[in-house]
Amino acid sequence: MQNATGLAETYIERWSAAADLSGPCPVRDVLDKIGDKWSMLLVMTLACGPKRFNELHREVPDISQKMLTQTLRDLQRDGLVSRHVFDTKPPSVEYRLTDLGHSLIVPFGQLIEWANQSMPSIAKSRVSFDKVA
Amino acid sequence: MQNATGLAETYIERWSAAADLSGPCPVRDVLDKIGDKWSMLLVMTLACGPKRFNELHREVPDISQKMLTQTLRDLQRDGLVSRHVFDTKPPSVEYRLTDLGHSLIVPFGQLIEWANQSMPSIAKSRVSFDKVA
DNA sequence: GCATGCACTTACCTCAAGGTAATCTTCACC
DNA sequence: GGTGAAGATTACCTTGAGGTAAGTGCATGC
Repeated sequence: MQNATGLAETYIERWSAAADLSGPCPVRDVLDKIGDKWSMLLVMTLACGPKRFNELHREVPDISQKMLTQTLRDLQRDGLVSRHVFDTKPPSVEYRLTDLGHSLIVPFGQLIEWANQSMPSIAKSRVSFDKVA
Repeated sequence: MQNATGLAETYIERWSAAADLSGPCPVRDVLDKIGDKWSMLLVMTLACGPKRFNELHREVPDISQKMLTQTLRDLQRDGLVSRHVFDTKPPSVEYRLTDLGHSLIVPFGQLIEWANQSMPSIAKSRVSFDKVA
């Protein structure tokens, strides 16, 4: 395995190639997704198994119905989540991660890991930075 | 190494533990950072080596001066980037990734990799989704 | 016959991220 | 003395993500 600098160069190369200095960039595109307020929370919640609409709403209490509907539709549009309607009475709807959705969990997990590990350093850095300013 | 579902459960466990159902969550915190429009672009640009202010501006042409200053200050506050003023005439300022900043490159790189690999599937999914709707 | 749960949709409003453009200071060059 | 580059800061404005609240259609339970 390469060291961090080597990796960085590889990635920045691909980034540049992808960005191509203008035009739509797949990375920016994905960042927009994962950067929004709810997508990743829902993906992580669905990672444990399929869930119904109101089940999701109960497990993520601070999301509004509107945002739940909207985020699920976006995730479905991107093929990360699939929607299954069961013709029961009343009809119930189940959401589950697709294979593509599952495949996001590993790289995204790395980032969570990084976040958890780095939080103390970041917090410390902020305190000392704010003290000076 | 565990499979994706196993990993998912591990991560969602930690996510929940960290989020604690309310209060500031380190993951949300980090997502806010990497989710913004410029932070990660700058980190990846700096990954290749230290850069001066206007050098960065030239390499990332579509960022405004205001956002460049602001994003750099935020990155500095979080300890991902360090700022070095050289007392030349005119004084020049160099920005470079800290060790913490470098450590972000690996997990973030995984995500870029995922994005690049998944882009075709996502694009296809969007087309067929939009066709129906 | 009324309330309640499910799975949404719609209209309206707010707030903050980010863009634009002007301004500042110091130095060097011509 | 005027121009231009470096490294910003400031005021103003626009846009859109997301919140709030209400309504919808259907079915079961009391």
